[in-house]
Amino acid sequence: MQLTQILDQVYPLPQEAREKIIGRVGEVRFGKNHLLMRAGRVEGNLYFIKSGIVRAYADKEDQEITFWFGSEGETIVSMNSYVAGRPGYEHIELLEPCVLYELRAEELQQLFQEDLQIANWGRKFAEKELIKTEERLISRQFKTAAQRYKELLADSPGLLQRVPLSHIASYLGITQVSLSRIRSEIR
Amino acid sequence: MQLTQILDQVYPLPQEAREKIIGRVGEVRFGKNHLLMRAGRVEGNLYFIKSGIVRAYADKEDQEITFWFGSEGETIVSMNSYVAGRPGYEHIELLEPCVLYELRAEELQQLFQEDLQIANWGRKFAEKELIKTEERLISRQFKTAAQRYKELLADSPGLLQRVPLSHIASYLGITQVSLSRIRSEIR
DNA sequence: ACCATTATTTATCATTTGTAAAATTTTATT
DNA sequence: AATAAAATTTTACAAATGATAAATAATGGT
Repeated sequence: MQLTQILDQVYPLPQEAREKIIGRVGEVRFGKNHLLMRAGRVEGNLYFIKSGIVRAYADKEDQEITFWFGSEGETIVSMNSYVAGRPGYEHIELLEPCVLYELRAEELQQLFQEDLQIANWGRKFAEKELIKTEERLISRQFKTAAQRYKELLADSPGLLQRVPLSHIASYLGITQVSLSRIRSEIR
Repeated sequence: MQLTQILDQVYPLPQEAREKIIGRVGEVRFGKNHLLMRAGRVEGNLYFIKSGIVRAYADKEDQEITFWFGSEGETIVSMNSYVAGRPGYEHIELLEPCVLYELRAEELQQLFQEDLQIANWGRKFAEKELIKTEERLISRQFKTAAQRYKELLADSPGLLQRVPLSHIASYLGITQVSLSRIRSEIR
C-alpha cells in the first residue's frame, strides 16, 4: 500500500503538505517476530504499514495481553510516547515480515506546529482511533465473547489465517480455552 | 471552573486563539435528570462542564450501559457526531444540576480550518481522550472487577457520593449485585 | 414525621469463564 | 517421511459472575 493512500484515508492532504510528510519518511523492513517497540521506553518513531501484520501487547504478570492488530495501511504508534513523551506500556511484535514507512515523531511534531493541514491530519488520526477504541470498549460490555468473536470474523476475515488463536483470544479478552469452546460451539 | 482553565488543561492556547473560542461559547444551565443528548441523533453542540456531573450511556436491549462520567472541567462530545457527522450511540444525562459552556460543533470545525493552534488543541484533545480510553480498555483485561472498583475509588474519590451505584456497576462492566458483593468483601 | 419510592444489599441457584493438565492436531525441520 | 516443536482442543474441576427474588436501608415529597 502506498504512503499517499495511507495518509489520505486518514484525512486528504493538499499536495504540498503531503510532500512534507513523504519527504521525511523512509522505508524499512523487518522479519517475522521482530520486536519493533518495547514497553518502558519512549519511542522516537512512528510507522505506517506498507505490508504485513503486527500486534501490540502489554505484559501482565506472567502473561501477555494483545490489545491491537495492525495491518496494511494502519499506523503504528506508541500513544504514550507520541502524545505525552512518556514510556509506553506496549510491545509491538511483527507477526509477518513487514515493510514499513518510518517517520521520526519529533519531525511530525515539528510539522504539526508549521502546517495547518498536517495539524488537522493529526487531529483526524487521533479522532478516528478514538472512535474505534471507544467502540471496542463498549462492545466489551454489550456483547458476549461469542458475539465478539463472530464480529471479528466478519470484520477481519483474513485475520484468523494470519494470527495465532492465542493472540486472538487475548484480544477478545478471554482465554484460549474459552475461545476453543466458542469455536467448537459454532460449527 | 473557568473556561480558560478548561481549555488550557487540554493544550495551552495563545491569547488570541483562546478568545476566538471563548467568543463563540455561551453558558447554559440544566436540571438534574435532563437528557442533554440522545442516541440516534447528530448532535450539533459540544459542552464544557463548568459545574455538575453527567454520564454517557448506551442502550442495550432492555438495559442501559454507562460508559463515561464527566464532571467539572471535562468536555461532553458525541464522538460520532463530532468526528464523522454520524448519529451517536450515546445518551448524555445530567446526574446533578449543571452549568455548561456550549459551543456549536460547526463553529469549532470552522476554527480548525482557520487557526493552527486551535487545530492542535483539537488534536491534543482527541489524543488525550484516546489514551484514557485505551487505558480503560486494557484495564478491563488486566484487572478483576474488584481491582477496577478500588482504582475508581482511588482515582475519583468523590464519585461514589455523587452517582448511584447502579451506574458505577455498569461503568465497571459488572452487575449491581456483583458490585455489592465486592463492596461487602472490602470492608 | 410518615409514607411511598428508590437504592442497595443479601440469599440462592444457574451459567459462564478460568486454571491446569493431558490429548490431539498442525507446522516446521531434518 | 519421520521427528520434534508449537498450536489447538478437550477434559475435569474451581472460581467468578449473572439472574431472580426478597429483605433492608436510604431518600424525597407531602
